[in-house]
Amino acid sequence: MPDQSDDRPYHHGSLRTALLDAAERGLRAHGADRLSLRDLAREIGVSHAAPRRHFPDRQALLDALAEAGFARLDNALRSALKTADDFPGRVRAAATAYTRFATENSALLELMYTSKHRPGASRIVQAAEAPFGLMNDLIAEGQEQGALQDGPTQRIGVVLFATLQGIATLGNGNLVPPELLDGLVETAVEQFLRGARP
Amino acid sequence: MPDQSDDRPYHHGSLRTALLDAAERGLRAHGADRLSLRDLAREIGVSHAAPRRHFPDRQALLDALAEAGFARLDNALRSALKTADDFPGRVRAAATAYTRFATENSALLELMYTSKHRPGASRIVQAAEAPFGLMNDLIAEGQEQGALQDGPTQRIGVVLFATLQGIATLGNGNLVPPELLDGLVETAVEQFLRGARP
DNA sequence: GCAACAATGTTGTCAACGGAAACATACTGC
DNA sequence: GCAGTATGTTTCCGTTGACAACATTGTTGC
Repeated sequence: MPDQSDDRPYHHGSLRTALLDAAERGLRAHGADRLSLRDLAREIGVSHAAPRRHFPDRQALLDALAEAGFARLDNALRSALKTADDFPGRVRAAATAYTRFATENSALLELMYTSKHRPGASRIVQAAEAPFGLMNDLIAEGQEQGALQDGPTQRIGVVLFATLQGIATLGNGNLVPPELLDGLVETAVEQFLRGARP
Repeated sequence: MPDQSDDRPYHHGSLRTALLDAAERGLRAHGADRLSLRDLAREIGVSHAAPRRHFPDRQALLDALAEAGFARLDNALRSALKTADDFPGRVRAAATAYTRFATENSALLELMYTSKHRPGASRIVQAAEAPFGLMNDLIAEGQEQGALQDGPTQRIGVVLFATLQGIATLGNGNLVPPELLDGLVETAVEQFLRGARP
């Protein structure tokens, strides 16, 4: 009994995009655990097996979400970096942009950081390199200007990156009230600039 | 057809403990996602509905794991703090102990930080206060000794805590090779002690 | 134009899971 | 030695991810 009585075409046309969109909404609303392929299919109005043509299994969909997440993060950081010229200002801008992204997309962020060590996640690792490189360049910039001590750029940058990530984690876990996050980022940047100067 | 042909007693006797043990092994081996109550029951040798007497649902088991995790983390930090007397040494010891715990129990740690904002997780929040208080006390100690600037103890301490947590996250996500983690922690502690001194 | 062929969507099926109810067995206090 | 409770078993249900077989549409070579 085919209940496809409406005039919906047999082919959706952009199922993949529709799936990703719906998945991101679901991710935001209920978390990755309760993201169900069948739910998404229902919401979009296709059969329960249709998503399989675009994502061979559930994890593939989650991986695609993570990959897109890194691209969006990269964008957010890039546009934040444009808002300031001096080095401390640029660090501050990047730091607040990162934690804002991380708290506004907490479930997505978790996905981005945990889908990676699975085999075959090379696309994700590659996508992650863009925002990471951005932070690295920022540190190198500080070193050239003499605002930061010389030494392994990556090691210094990763510490800053880790601090921001940690602050976001604590915020997302409600271990730190959200209204304190901005101040925390401020403190972290200050301490970083003091602790890593020549 | 009851296949309970062996002499296994009707009552297991310590199912709850056995479940938690098996669950922790499963967590370590396959992650929280693929932790199945029925699998655990099978492994232990009880019926699939037996765990329900001890954990009303799956999440309750995960919560119990998280709670136990905080207690173990507290222990690890406590014994690490005993290994050094001077303030910088104690910070270093606590920092390496934390990241070691976090990388050796990555799936558990994730559980500890994400099971918390669920309603009715007051037991977990309470369990989390022990290790958090420990870190806070450490910072206060540094302030009393004049090694750290005065000001809101918590804010200063949280930044350090966040940094360690972030380093662990990056390590667990394979975004930083494991062999670099120790050096990263070292750098982070150094920068912290420099950046937060009076 | 049209005949393969590829791409995309549908239907039907399966095993596994979490959850729940009804029942069985063991323990405990009295 | 018995009543009440704690713990475990059986049986069932609805949902899910995965898979295979089939249907429809789009595309491409000729």
